[in-house]
Formats: sequence, C-alpha cells, structure tokens
Amino acid sequence: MRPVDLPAFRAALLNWFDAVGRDLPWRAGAEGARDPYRVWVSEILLQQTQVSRGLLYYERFLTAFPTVQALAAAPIEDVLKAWEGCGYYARARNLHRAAGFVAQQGFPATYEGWLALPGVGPYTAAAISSLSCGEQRAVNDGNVRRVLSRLYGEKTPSEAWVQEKANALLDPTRPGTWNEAVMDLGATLCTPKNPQCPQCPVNAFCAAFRAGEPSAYPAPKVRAAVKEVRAVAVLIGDDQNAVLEQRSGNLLGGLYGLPLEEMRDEEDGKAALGRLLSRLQAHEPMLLGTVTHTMTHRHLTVDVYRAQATLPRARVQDAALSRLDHKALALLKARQESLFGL
DNA sequence: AAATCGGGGTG
DNA sequence: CACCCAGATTT
Repeated sequence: MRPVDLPAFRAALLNWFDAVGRDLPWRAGAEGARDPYRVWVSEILLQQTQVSRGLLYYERFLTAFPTVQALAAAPIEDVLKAWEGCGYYARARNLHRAAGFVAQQGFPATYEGWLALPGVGPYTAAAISSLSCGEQRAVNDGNVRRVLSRLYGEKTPSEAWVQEKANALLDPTRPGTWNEAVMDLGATLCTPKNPQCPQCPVNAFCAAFRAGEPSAYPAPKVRAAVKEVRAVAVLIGDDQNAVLEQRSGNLLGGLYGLPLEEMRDEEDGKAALGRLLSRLQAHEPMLLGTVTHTMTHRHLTVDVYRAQATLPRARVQDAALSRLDHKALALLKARQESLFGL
C-alpha cells in the first residue's frame, strides 16, 4: 500500500469537517475542552447505537440527570427507566456506578483515568480524553475500521491494525476534532453500502476507490447463530398494574418484567407453566397469546398467560421494561379491545 | 479469540 | 433477510 501524504490528507478531511460536519448537541463548547459529563453520557449512549437514536436518549437522559452529582444520587431504577428501550442495559448500570466514583473524586483528566471507569473501554476513553482533555488518542470504532479498511485496501483489518493506522493518521494539533471528522466521514459518506465516493474529500487517497469496489471493504464479520428460546410468562393484574419481577444476570439485568420461565430442551409449555404457577402460587391460567422478540443472538417465543394470585403489583409506567414485556402487556389491551368490538 | 449483551435502521 | 450501529465485558 502506498504511504499517505499526511499533511494533505489531514487538511482535506479537516477542511471538509469544518465546513459540513454534523451539528450535534454534545459537540457544544471549546474544541478539546468539552464538558466531560456531556461527552461521557453521549459516548456511552452511542456504543453500538446509531446517532439518530442516541439523540433521543441523550436529551431524555440529560433532562433527568443534568449533572454527574444528580446521576450519582439517583436510584438505579430511575437510571434504567431513562434508558428503557435503548438496549445493552449494562451501559446504564456501569454509567451509574462510575458516576458514584466521579462524584467523589472528580472527572478523570487522562486517557488512563477514564479507562479505569466501568463501562469505559479503549474507544470511549480515547474519545472522551481527546474531546475533553485534549489528549492525542485515536479512536477505533466501526466507522474508523471501515474508513481505514477502504483507505488502505485492507479487506480483513484486525483491531490492532486499525489502531496502528489510526494512531499514525491522527492530527496531533486537533486530536478530538480529528476523531470526530473520521467518524463523520464514515457515518455520512463512507457508509457500509452505497458510499458517496464522488463527494468524499479524501477519495484521491483511497485504495478501495481506485480499485472500484469500495463497498467490498471491509469483508463482513462472521456472526454467531441466533439461538431459539421458548418460554412462558404470566400476567397477573392488568396492563397498568401487574406483578413484575426484576431480572438478574446479564440478559436484561436490572429491568423488570412479567414472571417468566424458559422451556428446557425437549420440554413442552405445560411443564414450564407448571413451574411458573407453582413458584408464584398462581392459578387459573388463561392463554392471552404468543409474542416473539428478536435480539442479536437469540429469538424468543413466549406464550403469555393471564393468571390469578395475591401478590403485590407494580405500576408498569414507573418500571423499566424491555420491549419483550411491553409486547406481552399489549396482548391484554388487544384482547380487551376485541371484546368491546373496537 | 470468541461469546454475550438490545433494539432498530437500511438496502 | 443480511448487515450494521461513535463497544465493553466475560468466557
């Protein structure tokens, strides 16, 4: 691969970014000295989450928790409620835990300091420290990986390869802005499909553009198979006040949801329902319907029953629920509307 | 190094 | 449906 003319490459990309870079709410403030709390919240929210979606949650989250002190003082239930529907809930749990440290000790002033916080990995520490501390750290995310794969014509870039190239390209005079510029390029022009190469400010430097098939870079990542999971759940109460259990473990951990039992392999729904009713001392099960829910690595099919029991109910409105549980609750409303002939 | 962890956007 | 998204953590 031919060496890149660094000064020309940097100038071309930064001039483009200064002219047409996206205007995003967490980009307010002096270059290299952004408000660390706002940058931090945005970076956690944007992990594996598209900007258009992150915008919604960013406004909601900052309204609920305007400062790191407010976040640290809030109950985790309130933090998860603000995160409801955004996915990857360990992000919210880690952010809340880290806010406790920061409220005590103040914001980290270095890459290493940020990296030590829960939920902050190499990408996020580089982003925050370059944007709010002025550190010369190059980010390595999905955008950077794709842009550099095309720039150098490397179809199967390793993490280490991407980081090495990103480090070498980073403009030491404007590190934070450089990082944002590369990511903006990847998000707006150098997209996975149908990249807008004619509009690209650095197409003259790009090996994939010269080769004529930029969308072939990088090669798709192999992904794990989606696992089929069957389960039964019970709705005790109604769609506004219901018996809810807090999920533990990694899957939807910390969220609330309808009591649920997974069916084991070679097991029918009756056995799982039996376990569930027995555990809750519930009776009179009546099938409301079946909901399906797909996540990255599993496909759930859940038979939802209505049942009776004397157990405390929670206000659904105040609890953080996954989309799966909202679908299950919606079965009751759909049933009532059909009964009333709506 | 590979699996796990949500939910939605986009072609 | 395939593939991806301003990744981190656990196995």
